[in-house]
Amino acid sequence: MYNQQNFQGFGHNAGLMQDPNYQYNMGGYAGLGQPNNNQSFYSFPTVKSDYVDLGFQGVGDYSAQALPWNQLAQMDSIIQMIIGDDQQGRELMSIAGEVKRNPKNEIDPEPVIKELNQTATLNTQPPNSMGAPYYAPAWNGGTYWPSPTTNMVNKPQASVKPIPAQQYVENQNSAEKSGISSVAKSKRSGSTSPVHIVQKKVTPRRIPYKGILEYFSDLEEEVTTTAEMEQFARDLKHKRITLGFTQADVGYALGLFFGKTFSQTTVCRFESLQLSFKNMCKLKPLLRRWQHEVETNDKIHELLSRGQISPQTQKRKHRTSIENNVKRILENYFVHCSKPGAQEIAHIARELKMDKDVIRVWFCNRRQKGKRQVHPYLRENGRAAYNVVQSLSPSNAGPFAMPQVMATQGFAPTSLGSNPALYAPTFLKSEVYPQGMPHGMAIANHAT
DNA sequence: ATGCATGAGGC
DNA sequence: CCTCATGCATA
Repeated sequence: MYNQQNFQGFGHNAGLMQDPNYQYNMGGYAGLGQPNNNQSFYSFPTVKSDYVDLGFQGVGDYSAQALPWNQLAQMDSIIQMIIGDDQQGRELMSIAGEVKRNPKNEIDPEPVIKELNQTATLNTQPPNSMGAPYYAPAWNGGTYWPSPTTNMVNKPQASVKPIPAQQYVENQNSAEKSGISSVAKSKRSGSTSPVHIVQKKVTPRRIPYKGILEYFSDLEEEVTTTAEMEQFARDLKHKRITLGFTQADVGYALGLFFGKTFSQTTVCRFESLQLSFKNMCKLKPLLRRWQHEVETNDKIHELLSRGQISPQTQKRKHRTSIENNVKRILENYFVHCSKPGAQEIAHIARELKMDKDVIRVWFCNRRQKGKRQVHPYLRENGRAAYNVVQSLSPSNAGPFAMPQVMATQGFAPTSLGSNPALYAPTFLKSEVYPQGMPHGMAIANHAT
């Protein structure tokens, strides 16, 4: 299992300080002793995995390497043993078989999905799987994370239509009888909230990678508020941990269900709301499916926890480690100019004696990070003891917040709203290099 | 959990 | 060149 309880000791330099609320992801996992810090949403119980020891290494262990495929093949009989020989068992076997033949990310989902969707024992038909109406995507001004004014307040949106998911509700009701279905609950509560329409109906296509999710986009006509999304993420994580699954397990399971695995990283980011809202919305139905399966099918656990994502054979470029003082410089620059042109990038790279691409990518990533910032103050559970008014002040923007000038540069205004530029747009060396020049760095004249 | 990276798709 | 979704590699 994870051994990340030590992680909390990490120092982050001020400019890159991560959202302290993200720390809720760390302590307390598997009851390994580190008490949850006060940001924890849950007090997770000690997790005792309910795996049967079948002699395989790394069950549910993220650090474990992928099982060799031949080894995985040996699992057939074991899976059979676990899941039995009933109808449901055969379904599972067939799923496992599909995946076995295609261990990589690119799986033709059709056979698997057919199996799943036609099996009442395995799944509840997702909402709107039969002729759901088409809802055009409706973003509020291009902002992925909706502003508090449109989402934290009960402000009805004219374009919103009711959730046409009667069947879903019915199915969820039956699911709830047998256990917790926070999903359904949040769904219900959400029906009175302002919503985002986040899924559109797409003609099924079979495209190995990108198209796969669209292939299932009619799985669900999703309507989600930020509050619901946060709730869903919490529920998902809670469920996952309670059942003893790792984030990697979940990512793998999505591969079983949808033919496309996701990494531990992505699941992690989903749980901690570090994806764009749009991205969250896209993944939500898939994760809901996972949640539903583990809630209603106790035999599926073994199968879902044993998969390991095949390692990529292709080597990627070594990860550059940017020194802290350099990061500070970049951060400072970023505040003034989040989107430097090629010239500027070249200049910065020269100054810092770094690869242009590294700088460019850094800015790309920094921008992306700014966009996926979740304002902790807006979290419903109110762990962060700020009042909303206070949080709406620009000075209280989260550590990843975009510079205010971004609002005029085509970036989505954050929930903090647009703000006047607070500084001159010119690039002042003294501000860019507040700590002094890095070693060996020449001072060049540079005008934006 | 997160930093740096890749690659598809889009102007 | 960018954005965006995504993940390897690493702290």
